[in-house]
Amino acid sequence: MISRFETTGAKDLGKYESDVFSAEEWKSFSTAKQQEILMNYRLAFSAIGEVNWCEALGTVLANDEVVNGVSERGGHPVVKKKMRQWYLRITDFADRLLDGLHTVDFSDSMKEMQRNWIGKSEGCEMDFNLNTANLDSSSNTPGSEVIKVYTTRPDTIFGVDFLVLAPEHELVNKITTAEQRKNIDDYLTYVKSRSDRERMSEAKHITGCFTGAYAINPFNHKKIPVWIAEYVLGGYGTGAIMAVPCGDQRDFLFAKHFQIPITNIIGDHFNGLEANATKEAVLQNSDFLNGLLMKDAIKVAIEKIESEGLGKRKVNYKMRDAGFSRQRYWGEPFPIKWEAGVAIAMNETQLPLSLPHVEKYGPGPEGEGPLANIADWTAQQLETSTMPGYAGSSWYFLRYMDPHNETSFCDRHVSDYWNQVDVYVGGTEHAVGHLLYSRMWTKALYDLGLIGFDEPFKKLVNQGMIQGSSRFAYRIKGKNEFVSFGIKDQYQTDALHVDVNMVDGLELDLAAFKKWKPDFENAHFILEDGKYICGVEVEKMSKSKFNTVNPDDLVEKYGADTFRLYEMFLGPVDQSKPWDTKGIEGVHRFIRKLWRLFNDEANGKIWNEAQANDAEWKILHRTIKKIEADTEHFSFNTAVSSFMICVNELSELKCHKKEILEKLLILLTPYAPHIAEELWQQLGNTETILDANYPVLEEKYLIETSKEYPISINGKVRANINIDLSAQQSEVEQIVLSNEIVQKWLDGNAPKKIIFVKGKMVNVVI
RNA sequence: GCCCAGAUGGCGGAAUUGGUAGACGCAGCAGACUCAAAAUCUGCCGUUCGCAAGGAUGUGCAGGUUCGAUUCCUGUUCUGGGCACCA
Repeated sequence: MISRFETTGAKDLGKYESDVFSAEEWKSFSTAKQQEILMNYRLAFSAIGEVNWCEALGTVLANDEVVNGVSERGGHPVVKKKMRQWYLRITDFADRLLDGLHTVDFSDSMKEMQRNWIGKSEGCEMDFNLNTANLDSSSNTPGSEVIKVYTTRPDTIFGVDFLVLAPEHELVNKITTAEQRKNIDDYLTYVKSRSDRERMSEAKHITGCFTGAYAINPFNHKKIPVWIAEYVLGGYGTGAIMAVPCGDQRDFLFAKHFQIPITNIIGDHFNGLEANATKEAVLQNSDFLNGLLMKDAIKVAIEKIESEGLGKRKVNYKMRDAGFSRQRYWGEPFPIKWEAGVAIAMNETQLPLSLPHVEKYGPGPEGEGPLANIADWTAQQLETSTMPGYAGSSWYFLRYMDPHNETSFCDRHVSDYWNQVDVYVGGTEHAVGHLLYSRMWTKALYDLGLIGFDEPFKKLVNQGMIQGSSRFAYRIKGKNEFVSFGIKDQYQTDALHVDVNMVDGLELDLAAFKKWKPDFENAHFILEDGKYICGVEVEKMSKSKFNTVNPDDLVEKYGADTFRLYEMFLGPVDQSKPWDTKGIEGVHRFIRKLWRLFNDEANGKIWNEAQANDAEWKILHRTIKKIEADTEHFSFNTAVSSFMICVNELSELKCHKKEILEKLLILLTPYAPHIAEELWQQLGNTETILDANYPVLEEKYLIETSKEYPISINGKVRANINIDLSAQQSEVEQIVLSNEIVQKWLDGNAPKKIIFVKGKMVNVVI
């Protein structure tokens, strides 16, 4: 990039309009200016962003440490604060992240979530001039302010009744009139206390404020009011929208709430009670778009907007660049030094940059990272933020391929050999975080030629989350006082997670709670019936929710095989379920029953070398078939159940034959490796079962000649008749109609129709 | 609010492509063995009417398609995950 700037300057990049210069100009720029320009093109770049700032705690907070706008710890107010941050330019990968989805084996819902998150939309940017005559002298507007909006629906341009700016939009201060100044300032203070989540969530609670300014619709020159409202977010599009109440429900509700007159451009397709967001209506009152179907009008409108020079076609993404610095944690340090406000990357020979050893760490002054407290660190002008968790989780699978390499993160030959991760098992909670970051990371490494593939995971299996039962205590707003669940509605409270280990059923152990965190040492409690009762919610099991349980006791009591089988037996791997050990006895009994096929309590060894009969081979091969199919489909719960059926049936036949049992053990190895190996050795094998050949299915043992057909009358099963599988419809009809039960239902009448599905069922319609 | 899932007996779940709803397991009940217990074994086990034979009903809720729907379609409720500093 630098050599490009040195030779040809930047005219054709088109990414940042401000970055147009010649090669000569580039060379004349100061280092700082050059670095500033380069920052616009770096994959990892520094810019100003907003963080959760808690003045009372003197620290930046993570989103999950903020409850209802106050800090979880102590209940102090949290506001947004601007701070220099590092970002990864994931937006530059947006199209490739979308395209790559065609090449990976992920579930459709996972792909859908990623697509929606990336949120590619095609529309246009359009300029609305301000009606400057309206601005009074108190606003220092030069008179040529333009509001740039982004819209995917330029076809509705004649239905625009107002513009809405994001409260953080840079023009807000400039265009606000003197009369509206106070209202706007109050509203901005309110918005500052609101998280993005709250701003998007509470659609019922409509808020906004008129700036006093008016803009001009470039097509019909109508004067339209300019509002600000929290439902428009600064980070998306241009941070400004044109509001069309008859075609957008949020705009509609906003117009109704603030009694802004609504222009109807689709006649009967708009009923005045709710917006019509379809693109199927025919346009009216829309000048050159009259008579066009909305979806066809979009193209026409864009062409007109471009030809009139009012704006231009624009592809937009909902996804934002990924925040890559943290002030809250002790993560990997940035190899960056700040020199006179310019970020300079450390030379590779100076790396690795290691974190200093410290006794304890806390937030730095002004909410910087903990490194800001370390004189040694700041003296070197080193960056004081640290990297987030995904700095590691985005590429660890590559390092795993070559973990001892001292010179490179992973030798190219090694990654070429191992290639992509074949199957990646992870929960859907990572859908738009980790799984997008690692995909982007892989593409970046691929672009650098460091690896030979640009998608990390060939196949993704979403295992369901194990859920835990969380317990909550309710803190009265602004106090260090907690109110019991049954009476909490009489107060304004914030719900805080409490450690499930301090709760007996629902009753909180107050002494343990006070000792838990220093903040709670002097807490007061409002009890019911002398007890503090906690609230309950089922949530994903997570350390941050204090609802984890330790499996060590179970492994101790039942062994790892039982634990492993039980986890599989709980249900489909992709389904979330609360952790509950109620049924673990069942799989443990299965293991013991398996053992008894080989050993007798009184006599020891009972397995033998006798030849198996057809019935026994049939049981084995039915199991082989089922296990193969289930394993292939990751249907581990049904596989465990077929192992149980197999062992039950062999027990019933008193089958202790080695030639059957040894094959069963091989099948079982991936499911219960320890007992399989142990019994394998008992059978006299000296090599490990892991090297045994997998049994081959022999269909000949599974051939059936007849079937117990269910016979339905009008879809309800009334009888079962054993019929030869080779029987044709006419034979089947004869057999069925002569059946006593069928005759009873027919009651002398002829059936209307007989449906026969070979190998499945018979349905007699009467 | 938006995006993505899910909902079947007392409980976890099964039903692979629209074809016998409840496999397998837990819990429960009755029994066998035992001085007793544990372990093990046998039988019963959706709801409801019935002595029984048998009938009715039943897969979150309301509709629809079909000879036939847990499965497909429309709407809806509830639960869970995510919403950018947990990753």
